Amino acid sequence: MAFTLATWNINSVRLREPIVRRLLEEEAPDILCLQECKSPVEKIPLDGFRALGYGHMIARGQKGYNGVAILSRLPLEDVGDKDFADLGHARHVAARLENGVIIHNFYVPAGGDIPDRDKNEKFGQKLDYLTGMRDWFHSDRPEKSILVGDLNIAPREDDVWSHKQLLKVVSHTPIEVEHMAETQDAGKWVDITRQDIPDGNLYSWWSYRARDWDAADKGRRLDHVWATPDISNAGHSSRILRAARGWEKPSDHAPVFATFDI
DNA sequence: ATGGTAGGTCTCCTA
Repeated sequence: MAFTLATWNINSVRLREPIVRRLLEEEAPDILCLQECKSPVEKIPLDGFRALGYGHMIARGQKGYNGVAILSRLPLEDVGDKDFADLGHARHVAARLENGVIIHNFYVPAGGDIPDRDKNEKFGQKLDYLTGMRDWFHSDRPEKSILVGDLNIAPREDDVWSHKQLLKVVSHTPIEVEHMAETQDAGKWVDITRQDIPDGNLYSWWSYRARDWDAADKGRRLDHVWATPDISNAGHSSRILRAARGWEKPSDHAPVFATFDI
C-alpha cells in the first residue's frame, strides 16, 4: 500500500475552503494535515471535503486561534492529543491508519517577535513546547510514526533566504534550532523532505508583508515531514507546492507533500 | 532602521 500525505498551514480553514478543495481536487493526497484552522471543530466545512472523497477527519479546534485537523480518504482512528507547556491550545492531534502508522499533526507556537524568553513570554512558551515534545518522545519512543506540521522553525542555512540576516529572527535562532534538534533526536525522527531533497534552498512560507513574495523569494522552510527510522526508507517523492502560495486568497504557507510505500 | 499584510474577533491579539 502507498499513500501520499500533505501538510499545510491554512490560516483559517473556513476562509480557505475553496483552495483546500482545489488542493484535494488537483493533487488528491490521501491525507491532508491542516494547521491554524482557526475554527471550532464543528464549524470546519466538512461537507465540502466529504463530497470530494475525504470522509474521515480527526481534529482539535478552538475559537479564533490555532486548531489542527487531519482529513483523509482512508479510515482514521483518533489516538489523542497533547497540550505541551500547558498552553490550553489546540496544537496537536494524532491519528492511526489501518496499517498501524500513526500520524502526528503539530502546530508549534510561533514565539512572538523578540527571541528572548525574559522579554517575551511567547518565546519561552515556544521553547517549552519543544522541550515537552522532546521529553515525550524520549520517554515514549515513537514507532511506525509520521510527524508533520508547522513547526515554526527553519533549521538549516538553506531553509531560509539569508542565514546571516535571520540569525536573530524568531524561527531561525540557534536556540530554537537546538531545541528542534533535541526534539528530533529524542524520537529518532528522520527529516523526509531533506532525505528526498538534500541540496538547495527550500521554503514553505513567504510573508504576506512582502510587496512581491514570488520575486523577493524571502522564504523559510517552517513546515516539515518527519518519520521514524522503521519507516523512513518508505518515504519518497517529497515536494513543496509553491504554486499554491499564488492561488486566490492564499495562505502564507505552501503545502508540503511526501509519499510512503508501506 | 522601519514597516509592511492578513485573519478572527470580547477593536486588539496573533502570526
